[in-house]
Amino acid sequence: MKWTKYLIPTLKETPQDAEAKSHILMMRAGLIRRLSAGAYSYLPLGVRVLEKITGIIRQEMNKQGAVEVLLPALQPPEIWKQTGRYDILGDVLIKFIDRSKRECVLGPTHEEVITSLVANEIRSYKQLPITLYQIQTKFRDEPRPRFGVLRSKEFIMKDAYSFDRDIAGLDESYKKMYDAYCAIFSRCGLDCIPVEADAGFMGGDVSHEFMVPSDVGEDAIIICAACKYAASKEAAAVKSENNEQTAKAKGEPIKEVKTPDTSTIEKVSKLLKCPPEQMVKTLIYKADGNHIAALVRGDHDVNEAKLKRFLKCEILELADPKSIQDATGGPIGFSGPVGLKNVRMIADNSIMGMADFVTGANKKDMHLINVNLDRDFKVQEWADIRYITEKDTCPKCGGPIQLKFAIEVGHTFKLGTKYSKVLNAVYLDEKGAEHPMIMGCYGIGVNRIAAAYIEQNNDKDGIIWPSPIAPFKVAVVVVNAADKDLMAFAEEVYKDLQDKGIEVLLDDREDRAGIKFKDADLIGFPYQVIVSDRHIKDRKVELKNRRTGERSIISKDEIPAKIQ
RNA sequence: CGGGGCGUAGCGCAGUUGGCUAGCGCGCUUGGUUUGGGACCAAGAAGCCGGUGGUUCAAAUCCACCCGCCCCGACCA
Repeated sequence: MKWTKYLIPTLKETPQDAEAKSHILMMRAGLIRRLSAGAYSYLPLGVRVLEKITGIIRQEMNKQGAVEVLLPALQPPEIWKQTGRYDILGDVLIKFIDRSKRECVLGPTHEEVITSLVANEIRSYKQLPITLYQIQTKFRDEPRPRFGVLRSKEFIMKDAYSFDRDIAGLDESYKKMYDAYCAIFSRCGLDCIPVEADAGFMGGDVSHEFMVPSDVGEDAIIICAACKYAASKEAAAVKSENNEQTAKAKGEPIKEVKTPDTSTIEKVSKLLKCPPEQMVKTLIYKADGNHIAALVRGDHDVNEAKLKRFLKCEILELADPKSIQDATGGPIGFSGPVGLKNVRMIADNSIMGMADFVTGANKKDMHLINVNLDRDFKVQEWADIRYITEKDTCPKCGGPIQLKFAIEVGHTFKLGTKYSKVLNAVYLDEKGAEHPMIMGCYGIGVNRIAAAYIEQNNDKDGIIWPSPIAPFKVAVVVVNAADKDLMAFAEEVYKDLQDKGIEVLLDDREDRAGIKFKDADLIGFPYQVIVSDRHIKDRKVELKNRRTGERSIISKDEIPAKIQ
């Protein structure tokens, strides 16, 4: 490919609306352009990167025996209502009315569609197991699209779905996908950590997220340096030892104190000169419409995923001020467990060992001090409902843990029968008995791989691509394209590489050398072959390695061997 | 959805105490000189100053409403 016949609009300056490194560089290198918030056009170089990535994905999926399909993005709402996700997804699901006044939705993921398809087409145990996958555009009306293509409303996803006869089969299918994922991310050059994860709205028990550590990551993960245990912050269990405290009650009576305008832990803590870990935070939630109170230590945060799992509810949301008033008798910010009636109360394990703590009094501008368990209120349900912190220890080995931010590039789930049961995806066994299929699902954010890679691999000059996902492996840079002899030699070098199956871009622009070097560095081709009058007399070229900056003067025939 | 910021040529920006024909750099077109790390000279083209309404003799500039974009938070596979 020749530069002048392509479309590579590089930018010299940082676009004003880009902040994240990958976003800036993808814009500057001419890979993408924004159409509207969360929707991006891919320009030729961007498309080539995506194709490289999807090529690797296809190879690894096929290698594990998965079979490619292509499902519609345009879907009827009925299947979503059948599984209950029409409501669970809420505004994230993009809906509209078509010309015949029927409602349509745009697929945010495809469990419903694939399960309906399989329910119709697969009947016998002989057809199982099967794993189907597709690479397709997904639509999610994200409340806040961010960081270019890292979080967009429209994005490309590879999604796979496995169907098995039993749990053992699922375990096997799951393992295959897990292995494929590790291979894919490693081939794409990503430093990626698989972590135990929460299944979220997908449902199911076992789940892994594939995380790329980065400052712009929106997910937090914990890592244990000692035993290599890694988990998402959402999923990480808190070891019970971390909750042990030796506090003994002094026997002081419970007392109401006036605490005006202190609806937050920080304010109360400051006013009463009491550390947050000496306080109990009471949050009122609505779980499928019922009020519940969640109690955690003042310095901890409620992990809604854990709470949701404990309650086994579909929709969990913080109660609004009015219903808090109704449930507790006090305004928002002053809730407490003492005297709380008709509200189910779940307390985090860490409260068990506390004594003489501070809580809200369920009255405006009032808190209670010297509060003690059992004496002042009783807790029926104890659970691990808080987020792990860096002060906690590894849930596996008890060693110190580290919190890191990361970009989620892949997520796998063992779904079980959640979808097959409702959508009637069943098979007949050898004896003619009917069973629901056991499902797994597996997603990869294709554009996210590109962006996450750039987040990890750039320098002051631009992107540093690895050969497997670079838009072109080599750029042939002619220092003076107006010079006929130079250009003729460059064409020769270019054709030669092309004939040898090497993906090469010839920068035939009649611009000054500096501009062309800068652009080559910015886009980040792994290798630059520089054709100049310095070496043409010996019929030699200069080879530059983008990552190392290493240069060598070689003949054109030596290039293929040098760029392995 | 709450808080903050921004919107002037393709890109980056200045102009915003109301005042003449809206400017600078880059890019683009033409001609010339240059040619190894974002050259130079000359001549050009390119703007509903985000939109609507208002105040005024006069609005990019003041006021109101709306739209769009970015960041923080909430939310999120």
